[in-house]
Amino acid sequence: MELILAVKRLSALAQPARLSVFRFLVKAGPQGAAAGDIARALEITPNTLSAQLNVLANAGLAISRRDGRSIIYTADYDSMSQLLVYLMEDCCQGRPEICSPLADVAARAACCDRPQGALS
Amino acid sequence: MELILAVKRLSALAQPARLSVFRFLVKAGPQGAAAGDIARALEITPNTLSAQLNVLANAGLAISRRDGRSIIYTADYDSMSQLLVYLMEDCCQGRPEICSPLADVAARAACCDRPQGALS
DNA sequence: TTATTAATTCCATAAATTTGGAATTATGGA
DNA sequence: TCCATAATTCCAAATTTATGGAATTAATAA
Repeated sequence: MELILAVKRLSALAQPARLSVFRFLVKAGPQGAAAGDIARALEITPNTLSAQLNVLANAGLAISRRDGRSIIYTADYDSMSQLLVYLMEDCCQGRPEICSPLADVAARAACCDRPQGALS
Repeated sequence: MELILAVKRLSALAQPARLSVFRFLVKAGPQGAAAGDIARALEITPNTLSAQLNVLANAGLAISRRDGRSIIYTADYDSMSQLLVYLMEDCCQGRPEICSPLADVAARAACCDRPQGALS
């Protein structure tokens, strides 16, 4: 990942309404949520939300598809993990004592591969 | 972590110069780097850098200490991992197929606990 | 004390972002 | 076709952010 792309994604997330929207999408999972439902749930006017969704989509953090009159948005998990990897890069230098907090992050992310709550 | 604090930290990282500085500090490790050295390395004027470092420090992502005439900055690994955890929260829902890319992130972060390059 | 180096704060300009009202486009039902 | 709903785009005002020149504070050496 390039610096500029990382900045674009971080900028997209660095705004209260947009971070709320992104987390809403993350929680919504692969089936996503319609723009109107997001607007109602988070109490954002439709035109403002549209602008915000556009920023997220442009940064590659959200994906849209039409379903009838609605447009459904989903979070892009791939892009998010690219960004996380970029932020973590070169943090360890092979020295566990430097960034042990990040090992905890890893343990939490590992929820997908293990029974819930089992931190190794 | 609160939404507003997460936004503050994301905003601090969402700027090319500051993201460069943060990554520079991450790579510098616990001994950190003097403001002047950062300015020279990244070719940022001292007063502008000072403002940027202030934003990072205010967001809790950098810590400063004086050493003689110099002020040494270090990355705060704890704050960074808090932020990463916040971004990952509720992404898995116990369904591995949803966020398998995040499992890869976990594997990389796990470099601290394993021989380099050994992704399980 | 005086000079030098390191870093910061002050300040003003330039640039970018956020927001919502109004108008517009797209879909589906009567 | 005509109407209602869903979402978007356009636009302009208000706010926020970034930048660097100049002055200031802090530490050390002569």
